[in-house]
Amino acid sequence: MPRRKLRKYDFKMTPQRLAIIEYLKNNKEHPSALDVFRAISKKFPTISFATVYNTLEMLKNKGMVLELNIDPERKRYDPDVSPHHHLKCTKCGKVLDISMDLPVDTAQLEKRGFSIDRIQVDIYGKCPPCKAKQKEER
Amino acid sequence: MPRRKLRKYDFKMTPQRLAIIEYLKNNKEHPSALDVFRAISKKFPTISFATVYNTLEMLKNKGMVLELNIDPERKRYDPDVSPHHHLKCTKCGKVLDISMDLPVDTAQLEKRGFSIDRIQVDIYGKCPPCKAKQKEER
DNA sequence: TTACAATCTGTAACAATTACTGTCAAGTTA
DNA sequence: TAACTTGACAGTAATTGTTACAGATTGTAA
Repeated sequence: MPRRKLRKYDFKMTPQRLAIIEYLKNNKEHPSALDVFRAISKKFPTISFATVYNTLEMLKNKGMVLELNIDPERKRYDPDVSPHHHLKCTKCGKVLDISMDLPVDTAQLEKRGFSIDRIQVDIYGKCPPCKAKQKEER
Repeated sequence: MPRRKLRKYDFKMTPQRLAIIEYLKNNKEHPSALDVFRAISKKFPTISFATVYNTLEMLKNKGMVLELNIDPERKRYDPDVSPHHHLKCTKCGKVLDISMDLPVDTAQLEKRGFSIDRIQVDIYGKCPPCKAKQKEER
């Protein structure tokens, strides 16, 4: 039983961290560190890039965000840690969520001596708007 | 270089390019540009990093190698362009091939307006040797 | 208050990659 | 053949995303 009050988080909350968490919450854009920095800068003009990186690292270690490697140019962050996949549009560069069943036989891999932490399915192609635009161009 | 060689490939063959292609052929290590540079430097001590990057870019565009994003620290290159997946060991850092059926319903995505170029399945975990080593440590 | 630890900002350092420049060799044309 | 053109080369500078570090600041507890 907690002596005083329930700790809402298991880390020290600060205005900067709160702002980053709020920004990420329900964010479907898969923002990069730069995106986060720019957004938070509006409210906290003095925030440092280091704080953004430190906070993202911390949230990743706490399992509160996922670090995506789908974009080779920069890391992207996803507040949705439930299993789903991603598509990066090779035209507009956007990263979209793809919810689709993908039965991966992890048991088979475990049997072969691997241990599995995480599976990331990255699809490269064109999003519907870009595909449509491409069609009318021809 | 003899003209025959020029016909064999649809690009100009040079000793440097040949060496890189030979190095990659049947290479299962998923080497980075630095790995390629170091290996080729033994035979061609004056080779430039730019040549390595240019050649890898060219081979990628010709569909002769795949550029992998599984390792966020550096790009890696795979001469095996047939469909297969990869596992990056979080302990030793090696990237291993995983051949496993993973039925992705691309038709469903196409129906939803996407166009699919490539699907990359990246697994993060431990390779059998590292998993075994970890066990005996405890 | 004082002490301490954690977080902050600002900036330097770093590493991977890309861009640029001048040189050279091979191929092409007159 | 000679003059021109092309493309690959080495060498290096520039760029970019990320990490590391130093000192200032904040919050908490004794």
